[in-house]
Amino acid sequence: MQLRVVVMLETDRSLFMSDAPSFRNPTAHDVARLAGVSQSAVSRAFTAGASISPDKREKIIAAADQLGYRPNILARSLIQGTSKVVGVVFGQFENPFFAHALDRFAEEFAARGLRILLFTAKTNATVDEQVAELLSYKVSAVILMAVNLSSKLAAECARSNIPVVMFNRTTEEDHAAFTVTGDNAAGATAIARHFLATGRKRIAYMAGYDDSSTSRQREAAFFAALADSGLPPPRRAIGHYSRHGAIEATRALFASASDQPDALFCANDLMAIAAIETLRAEFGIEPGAQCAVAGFDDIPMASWPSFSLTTYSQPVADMVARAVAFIAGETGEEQAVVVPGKLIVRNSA
Amino acid sequence: MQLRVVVMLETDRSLFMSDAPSFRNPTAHDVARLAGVSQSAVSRAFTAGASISPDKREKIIAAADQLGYRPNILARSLIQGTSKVVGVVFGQFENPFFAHALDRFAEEFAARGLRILLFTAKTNATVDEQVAELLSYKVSAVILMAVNLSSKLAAECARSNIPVVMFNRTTEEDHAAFTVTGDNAAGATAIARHFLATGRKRIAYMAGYDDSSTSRQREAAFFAALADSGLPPPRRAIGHYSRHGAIEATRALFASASDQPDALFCANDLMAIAAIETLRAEFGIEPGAQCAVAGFDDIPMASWPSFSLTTYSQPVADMVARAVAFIAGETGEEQAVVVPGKLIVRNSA
DNA sequence: CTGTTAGCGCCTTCAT
DNA sequence: ATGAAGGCGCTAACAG
Repeated sequence: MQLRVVVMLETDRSLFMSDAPSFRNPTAHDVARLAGVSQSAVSRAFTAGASISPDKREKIIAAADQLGYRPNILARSLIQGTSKVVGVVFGQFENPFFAHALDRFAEEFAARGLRILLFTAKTNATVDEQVAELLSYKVSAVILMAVNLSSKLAAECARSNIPVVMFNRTTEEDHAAFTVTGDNAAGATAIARHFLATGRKRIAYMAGYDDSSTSRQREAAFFAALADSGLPPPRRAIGHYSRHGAIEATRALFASASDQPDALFCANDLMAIAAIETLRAEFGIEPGAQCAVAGFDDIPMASWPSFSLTTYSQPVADMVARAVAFIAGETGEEQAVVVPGKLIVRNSA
Repeated sequence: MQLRVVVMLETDRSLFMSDAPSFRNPTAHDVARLAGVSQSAVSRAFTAGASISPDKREKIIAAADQLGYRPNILARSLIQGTSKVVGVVFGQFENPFFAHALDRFAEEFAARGLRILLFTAKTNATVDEQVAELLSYKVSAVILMAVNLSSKLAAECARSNIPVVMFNRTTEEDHAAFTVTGDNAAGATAIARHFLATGRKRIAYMAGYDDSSTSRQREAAFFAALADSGLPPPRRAIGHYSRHGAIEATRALFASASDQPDALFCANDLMAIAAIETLRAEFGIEPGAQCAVAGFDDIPMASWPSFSLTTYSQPVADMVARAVAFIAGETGEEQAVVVPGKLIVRNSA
């Protein structure tokens, strides 16, 4: 009978444990008690550059190890009013350009002891909520990748002294957001000149989104360069920066068999690659000769032999480095950084 | 003269603001004072399901809006001992399979009010430090994507009652980590049978890492299926799950012109696609006829016409859903979930 | 339903 | 260099 009771107790206990955390993590007090010092000594032992004698520190560290103690970053951040966390709002998982950029950010931040709190926003509409939530985490900076922020929330960030970085987007409004982009104007102009120099006449443009500053800037420069040479405005379609959208856009642009473009500039590489495949598979057109195709970004895939895409490069690592330098306060007064790239001519154009 | 003084004051103020956060964010106390209620009432107004009268709540919300107040999540988490944050340790940005999985996780978590704290670990060696740091953020769960955790840290997580999920990896050790994988054995067997059924004789295998459970399981099943049919063990090379590594591995496997494989199974699609391109570009081999190439994952790119890769699918969305269900405590006792996929036959094999 | 009272775990003056 | 004491902003029992 007694045995049965014991078993039941054990069962109860394990059930309880799986529901609620019955185990309390050790605190600085626990460590202090074990090491025979004050709690503030423990705090100092874990704070770089605090004044504490080496032997005392060692004793504390030993006690901490024994207990499995780690400082609670939440409590620390609460006091200091800021956390070593950067909020990143990310949208485009499909595009390797941004995946790569996120990778670079992670690395640069890690080197500075910063962590990434990741938020996703498929549309600009949801960005505001995400950023609002970020603020309540007391992040030390906000990075917006491929999305825009309303000026209202930008103002809120500014008021809380949280730097905002827009990566690969600019903004016309004068709220204080730091922007880093590639050289959209120079790139689009270079592509246009390349098309003209190789005798292209019936030129088309595939936009990303109409409300993307990046796409608009590339389009404006591209159209301007062509107009300078007396060409009519290119035919135009919207690919939504996605593969699917780009396939549809390509079909639309090449639908009329009697009047197909002989050159196509896509607002990014992802769409350009989709266009290349669509031209091959559905129109029997091999990009390069009959029709030139160019992109923007120079993602790794652009150099793959299957695509050999002519494009204008955006140096991701540099762009990220500039953004991080700004956040770390290592930069001057600039607000809109434009990182130059270069025209990469391959076989597609 | 007075004007000049004002200007100087403004300058001083802005300099000061850029150095330290002179602006104190409004707290629940501030809101309480403005709304003429107690501070706990403010807390209740922002807590779903707390007992507070609708009109009082409205008054509080209005005051909060006026002040730009948002609850400090750090303080809340400090009390509750856990944050609505999930730690994700991520390694493979190059592989769209994981990018897609991360995307799915972000979406599923967002639907449950969970956030992602992102850590990167290029090697298994660094995973432990990352997870240790995660613990001090009081995350409510840890997800390991394509990396392994030492049993020491797994034990620490268990002691803190933090569920650990290994995504696309399993572990032989019996520490309590929940694992989700595709059906590595069934997939590799299906590929082997497909090779055999189409008369392949000189079969090769490209591994990921030797210490990756995923790669080892696929290899074991693949080798076993071939051995069942009396074939000798395949030639073998290691591609490190990267494009670069896969190109090198392909070169090694096909170096001897007199004895090239007539079938190649790669431990993932990313490597298989690299192999296809290398065969075309460097060996003049068009995958499908002369040499079959198969992968594993069924990433979107596998279906692109340029590759048309035969592969075994891993249903990312399902896998992620299972992992999230476990974290949310909606699942039973299972520890090692295997999500079945299916053989996708395209042109490459 | 509401206000009061204690803390959550830690950092940071302030004395010593 | 060290300990004591007072919060950081909020939630969670308590009474009423």
